[in-house]
Amino acid sequence: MQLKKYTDYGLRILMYLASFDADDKCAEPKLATIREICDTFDLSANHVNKVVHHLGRLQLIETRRGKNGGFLLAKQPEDISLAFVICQLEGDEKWIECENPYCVAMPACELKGIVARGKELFYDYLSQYTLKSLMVKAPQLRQIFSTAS
Amino acid sequence: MQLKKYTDYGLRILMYLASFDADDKCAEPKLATIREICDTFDLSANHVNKVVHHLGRLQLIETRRGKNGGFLLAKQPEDISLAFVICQLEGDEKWIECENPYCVAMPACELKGIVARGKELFYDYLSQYTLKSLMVKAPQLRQIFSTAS
DNA sequence: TAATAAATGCATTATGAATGTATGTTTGAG
DNA sequence: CTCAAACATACATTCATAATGCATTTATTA
Repeated sequence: MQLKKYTDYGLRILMYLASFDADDKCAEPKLATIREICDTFDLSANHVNKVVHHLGRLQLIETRRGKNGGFLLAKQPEDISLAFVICQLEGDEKWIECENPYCVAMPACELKGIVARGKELFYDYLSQYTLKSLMVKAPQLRQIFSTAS
Repeated sequence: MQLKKYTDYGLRILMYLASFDADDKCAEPKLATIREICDTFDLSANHVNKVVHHLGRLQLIETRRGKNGGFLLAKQPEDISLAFVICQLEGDEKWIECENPYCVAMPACELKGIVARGKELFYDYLSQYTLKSLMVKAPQLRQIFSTAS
């Protein structure tokens, strides 16, 4: 029971983007590239590729192809809910499986409801937080990201 | 992100035991066997084997070897916390991995704390419930278990 | 038009859960 | 005392799927 790296990578990408989002509100914010993310976090280009694409489809980032392309946040950090990001990237399957294969206890089983409610509480809690909540130490993150590679 | 079948099986085994626990409080309660569980739920004997053993080590059930052996609840259903069972069977690893491989953002990352707290809330919620909470429809369960196989 | 960057599809690897097989150990019945 | 029934234990194997890798396509812009 653990979040997928896929989801984790998505969150890191968003944090990375948010970290230099704050730099200068006037100027067109800098674009990040997949290569840059991979260098910074030491990740597989391919996996990041897919996550970036997914974040794009979710309209959380804007992606730009071609020379000088890359991607940037499509929303303000405070408008990007952690619950949404995690739920979407992780997929929101049930945490316990009663059918497929079918469990005979199904018709009289209280467990599925309890676990489902627990899952809801987890996401309800996450929905209190946004990408901005992850940027409390933005300067330190900026520093880390700029020196890492 | 899903509970393991291993955990699921553990809960089913406990429900099965609890279902005929209530039958007759005076008589020595009936012992269940691994074969019986497998027949009822249509599960692999080996996996069940391991879960039963694990439940025994956790002192949630008492196991008896040899002829006429089997296992039975070692505690009252109301004293068996779902949070405990699930946490123990599932293993209580972190839901997000920051080290191994190490993430550069670690020192300044707020995410790990948020996810960890969310996990806590999930288990806090589960700790409101016990095996007895799963036996609301005990008669129906008894009927299902007695006819299934 | 060439270089750069994301988009896409498919193949491969790695990991861990889920099974399978075999054997040991304990216990009770006859 | 012996046999059969039941859990205990160890190891091997299969399976699912996440995680990668590779190759090509498409879009953009200098």
